[in-house]
Amino acid sequence: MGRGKIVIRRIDNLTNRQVTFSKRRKGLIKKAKELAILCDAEVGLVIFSSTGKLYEYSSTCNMKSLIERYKYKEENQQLLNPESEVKIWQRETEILRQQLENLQENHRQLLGEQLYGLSVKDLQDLENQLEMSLQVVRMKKEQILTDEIQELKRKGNLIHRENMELYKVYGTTNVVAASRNTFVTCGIHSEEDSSVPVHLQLSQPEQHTYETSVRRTK
Amino acid sequence: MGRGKIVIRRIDNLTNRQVTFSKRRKGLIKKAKELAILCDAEVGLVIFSSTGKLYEYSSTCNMKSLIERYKYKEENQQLLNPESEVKIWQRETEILRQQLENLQENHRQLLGEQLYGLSVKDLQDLENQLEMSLQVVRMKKEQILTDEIQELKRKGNLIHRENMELYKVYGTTNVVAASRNTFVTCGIHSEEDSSVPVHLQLSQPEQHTYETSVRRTK
DNA sequence: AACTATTTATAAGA
DNA sequence: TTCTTATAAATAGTT
Repeated sequence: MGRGKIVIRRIDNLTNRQVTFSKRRKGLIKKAKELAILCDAEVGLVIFSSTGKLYEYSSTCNMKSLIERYKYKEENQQLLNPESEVKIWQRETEILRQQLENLQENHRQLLGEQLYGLSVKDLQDLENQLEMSLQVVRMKKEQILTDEIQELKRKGNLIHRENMELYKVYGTTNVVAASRNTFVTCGIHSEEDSSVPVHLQLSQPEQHTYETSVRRTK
Repeated sequence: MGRGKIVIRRIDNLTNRQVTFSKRRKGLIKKAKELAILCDAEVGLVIFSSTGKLYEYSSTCNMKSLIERYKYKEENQQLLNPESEVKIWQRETEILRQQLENLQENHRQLLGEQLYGLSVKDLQDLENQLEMSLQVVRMKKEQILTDEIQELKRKGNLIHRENMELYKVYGTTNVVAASRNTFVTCGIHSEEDSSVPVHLQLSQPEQHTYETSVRRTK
């Protein structure tokens, strides 16, 4: 229906294609409207241009209800529609929520909360667990502290030797005097003895409430 | 385009309407196809007849993806379509998963596991927490035990009195002899003395309300 | 469902 | 994009 007959295949010329798209789109929507009115039908039409622009027509007020109706009709065959997907995710959420709840209860008991309803046996187990944890934590802490002390001593020893070298070379008393006021030099006296500093460092200041709330939130 | 011009309004005659529906439906779908091919567009067409029968055409393999695309485009305006709902649940799941992960890490540390990467300060906090928990748990355990002892004593006392009554009434030595070998009878000696257990009973584990950062939505 | 007179849509050109 | 117009296509009414 035009100056010449055309074959139905993609129009190569971009401008031509866009013009034709505009014309035929208009025509198609007009015909869809006519069908809906003439024949008392419900028609939904969605058109995406090659550039991604959306055009639509729906005989009913909103396209949504039409799509719902369409999906309801199709529902019988396939099961991967969004409604099922929602159910799947809801179930997933439910499971995670349950896990979280269980863990929270457990966690609270480790914090010494919510202990009602526990038997003596349960409490004994909990006590043992806490004692074990405490032991591990203390060992870990001591390990870190002794490591740090070792490192400080090593460095102190190194600096002391440097000082001695400088003293030998320059023969001045200034170097020795200056080094006397540094902590590292003092550490040399108990170079191989690590028992005393360790016990002193263990006595940490005041206690802090252990943070249980969720820290990282994206 | 026909023997006569028509006005676009509902066709009253049923047969006529149905025939026209059939013809124009075919024509509409043909035009939709042509538009899609000629102009490289994506077209989706849904038609419900007045009797509820569904006819459809989609230029892509399946209508679903087209509807997805449509809804995605529309998403900006409204948020209550199933796809958005899926996203909401996915986000919910993500949050719960994150919470669970954090709590698990925290929990493991309370169990004395996964302590690498913690500072001395962290470890000290953990130690203090564990000590506090331990104290509460031990107190709770002792309380239960003392409560049980109290209860046993009470019952023992009761039984002893019954025994005495029986002894008075029947005057036999059998009853007394039997009661001497029971634990409960021994409790009678501290019948009115409850000062020792009292001090233990005073130390009640305090009730903590554990606040989770995320509450149920909906 | 087929026919066909007529209307309508639109391809090409401006 | 829009208008024009020749012509193809669609289809209303008929058979």
